Amino acid sequence: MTHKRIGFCCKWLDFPRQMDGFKPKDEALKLNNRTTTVAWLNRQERAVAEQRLWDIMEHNTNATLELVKRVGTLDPRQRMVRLSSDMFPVYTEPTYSYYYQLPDVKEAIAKKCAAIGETARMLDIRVSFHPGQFCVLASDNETIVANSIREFEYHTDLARWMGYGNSFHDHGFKINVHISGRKGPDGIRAIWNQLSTEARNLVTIENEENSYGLDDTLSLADIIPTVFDCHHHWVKTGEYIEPTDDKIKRVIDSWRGVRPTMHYSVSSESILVGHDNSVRPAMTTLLESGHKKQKLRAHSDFMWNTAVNQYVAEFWENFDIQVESKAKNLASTKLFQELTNA
DNA sequence: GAGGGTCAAGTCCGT
DNA sequence: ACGGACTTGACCCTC
Repeated sequence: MTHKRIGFCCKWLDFPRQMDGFKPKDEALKLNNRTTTVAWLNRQERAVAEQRLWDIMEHNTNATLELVKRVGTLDPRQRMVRLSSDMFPVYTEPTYSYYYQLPDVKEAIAKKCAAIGETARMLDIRVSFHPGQFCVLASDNETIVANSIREFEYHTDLARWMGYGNSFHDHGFKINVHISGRKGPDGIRAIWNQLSTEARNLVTIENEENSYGLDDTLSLADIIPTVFDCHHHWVKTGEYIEPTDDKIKRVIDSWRGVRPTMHYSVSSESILVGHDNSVRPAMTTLLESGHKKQKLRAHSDFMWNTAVNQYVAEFWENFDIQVESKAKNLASTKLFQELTNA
């Protein structure tokens, strides 16, 4: 995992209209996950619920494998993808977690996940996970912490089945979370020993827009690498931090020789209607003209601002760039073409 | 097919 | 207090 990459997150789109959801006949459904809800499962007979979980498990593992194969057809510098967290719905939900412990089910998913990991390594694809907003390891509520550890270990189970986690961020793999909880960095340290070895090998922490910024994530650099999110940093501080800044050097160091990943998103084009796309959005100016910080957080469809693209390009030498945008691979491919003049 | 209601879970900001 | 944003909107049901 040494050369530079630009990747995307969680879903494969064939057309921009699919940003608003897929239609029943869309081919891309074969590359994307299905899901279900606890409420729906609860309304069914147990056999029906179990059958649905089995069907979704088969669909999602197949879809993830197909997604990885598809990413493998891209330029080597585009072979990076974040995998969706909802591979196995309700895995950590107390009523249904038993299902995934059934021997037949466990054996099937272990085999399916192994194939996904082997294929990703064979095709030289950098993969990762990003647990959602409910994974709050540093919460001040011990029940939430316990649930969050379970949620994190679910992602670790997936990674382990896929063949990752035996050493520090092997193959560049990461399971990235926010600090989120009110206990902050100390809360992360407090639960460190409750995480499995593989979890400790794979966790990364991302700077946030509101509570915990780069200084906070870097305070954990002795145990956890920082995923630098330039949009979060901009929303929090208004700064386009320089790639040569000492903090960025410390981010790189926190990865201990593994090539770092950064996140790239930009304010939604629907919020900044009419904004000059060759000029970087300026926080002070935007706030003075009545924009709200919270609205500026929202992600764009595409990486529409060439000036910010050029700014991010300066990081590419040292960072793989994970694009977070509504248009998914369509946006990351367009950015890739822009930065490589392809 | 379109449209509206529903969905396991945390935290913050703005009103 | 509550909706919306983040995260990753999708699915069920009715018409």
